[in-house]
Amino acid sequence: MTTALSTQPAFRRKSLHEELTDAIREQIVNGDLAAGIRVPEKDLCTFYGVSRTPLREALKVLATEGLLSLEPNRGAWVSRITTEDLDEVFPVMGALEALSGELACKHITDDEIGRIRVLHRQMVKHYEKRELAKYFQVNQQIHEAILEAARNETLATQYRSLAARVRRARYVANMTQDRWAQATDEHEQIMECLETRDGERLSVVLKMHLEHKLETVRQWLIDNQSASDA
Amino acid sequence: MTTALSTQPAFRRKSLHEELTDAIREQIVNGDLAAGIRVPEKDLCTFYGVSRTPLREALKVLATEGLLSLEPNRGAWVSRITTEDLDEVFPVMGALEALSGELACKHITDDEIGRIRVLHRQMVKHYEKRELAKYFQVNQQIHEAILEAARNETLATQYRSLAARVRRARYVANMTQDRWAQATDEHEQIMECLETRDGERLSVVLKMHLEHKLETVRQWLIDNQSASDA
DNA sequence: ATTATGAATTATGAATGCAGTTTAGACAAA
DNA sequence: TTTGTCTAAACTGCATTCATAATTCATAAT
Repeated sequence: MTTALSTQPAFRRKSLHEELTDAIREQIVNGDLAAGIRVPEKDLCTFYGVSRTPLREALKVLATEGLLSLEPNRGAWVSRITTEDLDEVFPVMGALEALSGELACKHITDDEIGRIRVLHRQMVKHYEKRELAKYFQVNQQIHEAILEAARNETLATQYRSLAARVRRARYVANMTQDRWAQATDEHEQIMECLETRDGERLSVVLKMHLEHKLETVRQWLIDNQSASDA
Repeated sequence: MTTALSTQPAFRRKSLHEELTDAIREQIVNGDLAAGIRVPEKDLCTFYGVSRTPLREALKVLATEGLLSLEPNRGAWVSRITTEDLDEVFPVMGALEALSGELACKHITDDEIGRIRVLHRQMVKHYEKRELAKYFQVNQQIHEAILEAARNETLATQYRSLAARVRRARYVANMTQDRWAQATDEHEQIMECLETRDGERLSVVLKMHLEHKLETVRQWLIDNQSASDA
C-alpha cells in the first residue's frame, strides 16, 4: 500500500477530556487555581458543566504532568512549589535548554533568526519602557522560538512540561532593576550566538541565563511564602 | 496534636487505575504488547477483569507518557518507535544523563560508590561469560544507581520516562562483540569518574556512552523493521 | 475547655448503560 | 479487479449509578 497522503489525520476533533485537560492546566499555570488548594471533582464538574468521568481522566493526566497531586480516596490538590522543587526543576530545565540552544544553532534558518531578531528588538523596547508584562510575554516567545528551531518535539514537550510547573511562580513580578538589566544583556548574547550559530556558547549562555532566573524565582518564592504564612 | 505516628500514611493502597497503569506500562516496555498494535479497551478489561472506567484513566496516563497514542473515537495504539523517534529521544536522554553524572559526583557517598563498584564487577563477569541478559540487567542497575545518587527526583522521573520509551527496542539482543567490548570499557571509565568524583568528565563519558548506544539501537531497529515488513 | 466517639454527610472509586462514531462486510456499479 | 454505497456490528465517549472511604458535626466524656 502506497499513498501520497500521510497516515496521520490532519485534523482531529478534540474530545472532552482533552479540552478539560488543557483548560484546567491553563487555570493552574495562570494561578486561577492557586497552589496548595484542594480541587474537589464536583466543583470542577459544575464549573465546566461536565460529568465526572471525563474530568477524572483529565485529572489523572495533569497529575502525571506534576501540576496536581492525587491521593487515593482523598482527592486532588494543586501541587505546591517549594524552593526544593525549584532547585530540582531548574537544573533539568537548564540541561534541556542548553541542548535546545545547541540543536537550534544546527537547524535554524536565516528566516527564523530574523524573526527572533524582531522579537528581540521588541523585547528591548519593552525593557526600556519598563513594560514588564509585555517584556515577559515576548521573552517567552523568544525562548519558544529557539525551542522550535531545535527541531526536536520530545525535547520541546519535556521542556514545556517543566516550564509550566514553575511558571506559576510569577517571578517577573518582582524582578529588580539590576536583574532586569542583566537578563536583557544576556538576551543580547543569546541573539549574538544565534546569529553566529555558535551552539556551544549559546548552550552555556542559556544555562547561565536560567541559573540567574532561578535565583529570582527563589527569592520571589521565599518572599511570597513568608507573606502567605503571616 | 502530637502523636508517635507519622501523619504521612506509611502505606497507601494503590487505586485500581494506578495499578493498571503500572501493569500495562510493564506490558508495553516488555514487548508483551508489541509496538503498533491496536489496544481495544474491551480486551484489556477482560484481561485484567476490570471495568472500563479505571482502565481508560490508565490509558490517558500512558498516552501522556508517550507509550500509547490515542485517537478520538478510534481507540489506542502502542506507539511505534521509528529511527526518527530515536534520533529525538537519545539527545534528550544524553543531556539528562550528563546532568545526572554531574550531580551524582557532587552528592554520591563512598558507600554508594562501593555498591556501584560491586555491580560493576558483576557486570564485567557477565561480560566475560557472555551472559547478555544478566549483563543488561546489572547494567541498568548501575545507571539507575547513578541516577539515584544525583538526588533529583524530577531528573529521575524524566529520564525513566524516556528510557521506557526506547527500552522496547531490545538493542542488547544484537550487540556485536566489538560494541560490547567498547561498552564495557566505557563503563570502566564511568567507574573511574565516580571514584575520582570527576563530574565534568563523567557527563562527557555518559553522553558518549549513550551516543554509541543510539547507534546500536538504530541498527537493531533498521534490521528489525525491514524484517517485519517482509 | 478540650478531647474523644459515632452517626450523618460528602467525596471519591469503580461499574453500568446509553448515545454517537467508526469499522467491517455484503453487495452493486464502473 | 476496483470503487462506491449501505447496513450491522463493534467500539469509544460520556453520563449515571452504586459502593466505599473520608470528612464533618453533634454529642459525650474527661
